[in-house]
Amino acid sequence: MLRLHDTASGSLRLLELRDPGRVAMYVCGPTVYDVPHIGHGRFAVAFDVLRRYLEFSGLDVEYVSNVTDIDDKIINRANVEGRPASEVAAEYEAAWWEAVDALGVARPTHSPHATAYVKRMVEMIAQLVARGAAYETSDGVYLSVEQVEGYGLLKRQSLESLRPGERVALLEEKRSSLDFVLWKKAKPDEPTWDSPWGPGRPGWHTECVVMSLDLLGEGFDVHGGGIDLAFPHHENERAQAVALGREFARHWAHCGHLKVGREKMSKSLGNFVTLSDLLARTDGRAYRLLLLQSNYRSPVEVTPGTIGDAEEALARLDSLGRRFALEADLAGVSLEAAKAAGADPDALEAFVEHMDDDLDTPAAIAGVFDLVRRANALADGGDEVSARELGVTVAVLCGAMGLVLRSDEEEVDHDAAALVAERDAARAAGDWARADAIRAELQEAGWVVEDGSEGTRLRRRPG
RNA sequence: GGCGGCGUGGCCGAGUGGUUUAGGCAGGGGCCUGCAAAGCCCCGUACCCGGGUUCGAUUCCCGGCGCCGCCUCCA
Repeated sequence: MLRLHDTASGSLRLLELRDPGRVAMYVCGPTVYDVPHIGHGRFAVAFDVLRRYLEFSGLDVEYVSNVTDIDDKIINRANVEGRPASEVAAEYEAAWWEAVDALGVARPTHSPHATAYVKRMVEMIAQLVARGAAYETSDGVYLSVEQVEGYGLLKRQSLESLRPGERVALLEEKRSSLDFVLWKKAKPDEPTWDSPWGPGRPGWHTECVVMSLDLLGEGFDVHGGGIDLAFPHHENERAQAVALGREFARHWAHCGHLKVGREKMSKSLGNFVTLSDLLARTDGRAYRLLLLQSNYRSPVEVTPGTIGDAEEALARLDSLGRRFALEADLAGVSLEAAKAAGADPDALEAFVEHMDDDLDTPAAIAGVFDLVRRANALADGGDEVSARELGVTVAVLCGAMGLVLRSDEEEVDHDAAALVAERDAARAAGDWARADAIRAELQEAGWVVEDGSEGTRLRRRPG
């Protein structure tokens, strides 16, 4: 069984499920106020890998990931652009799904929207007020963190050592500087919902508590997100659940950030790259492979260089996929099905061992490349049957991490196809000068030219 | 100021108290090929600095130096 790092305990913990055979996981999704950047892609891929591995293991996974479609940033953008916040949210939500689809991220089982849950959020806030855990101020309703036992668990730091106001101005009316807003009273030009405290809208930390408990129930298995969400966002979610006396997530998983150059990537630093930028110039699978080559909790350096390396590595995997014509379906099989399909038992066992160790995808990928080498060597030696078994294993293991290999030849345009035909004719006639000239022309056009037994074959040069 | 993390061969990035070793990319040599490409074989002997523990440390401890992140709505 999987041992997964748990932020609350700061250690690896066996993932013990609430319901045997079923995993209930919740991952904080995007606030849709702008196009997604590559950092969003990382968390989406990281938890997609977790999900796929659990499914590969034969577990039934219910994966909930929300869309925050009401928020200050959305409202600001809407006001600046002179259109409704709902329209802004809809536009960027569409961009979100387009991007994660391109990354090969499986859609969540449910993707609840904050705006659809406002009524329930109001009910929950009212309960918190009734229990004396929340109080009203002139601008909203706040949760009193001093009422919450163990507040700061996910931060793993004493509250006294925090520096409130270090980055954000404090509000005088708050009882504690750490108290956070549950309900924001309406300001001009904002979308509003009714509440016992007047028109307004919910605070960010409230939606995930309500939606996760509603869709997954108390004591769901895993709650995940980017490491920056551990505190305060997840801490504050937890605080609300604790204040309500409800059991919340059993396990907290957080993925690391990206480095672009030496620094953290963030919009405020202006060094972010959008996913659409990335996907326009490279295969989303190359990005996934780059991420898989380091642990999900480690920082990953994303530069043209590291992306280029990953593209080359992916090309190696794709070459294998084509060599053995490995069906794309192999990417979706479970461990049991893989055994039945003749995948290499030792390799499967090693894979499970690595992945069970806090999703050690770097080791798993290393194992995959070892299989690639062995498969090619066997095939070179003429043992096609054994070779293909290892090839199948590669496809299965890559698939368990969400990486689907190319098995088909690439689409070749008419011009290139004509050149291929001409080159084959030239080669048949022994006209090497002509054959080489055509090859140069094809390479110029971005093709990698390979001469096989069936003649000239083309594939796109990565990058 | 507090808390946490990191510093590995040309680059990225795992890992480990000592034996044969991550892996990818790049590079060199060879096989294959008309020549290539792809593939295969071989090749680098790395672990910030200074102490300490130890028979032995890149790995453990202490102290530096450097870098990074978090400390109220950034994945």
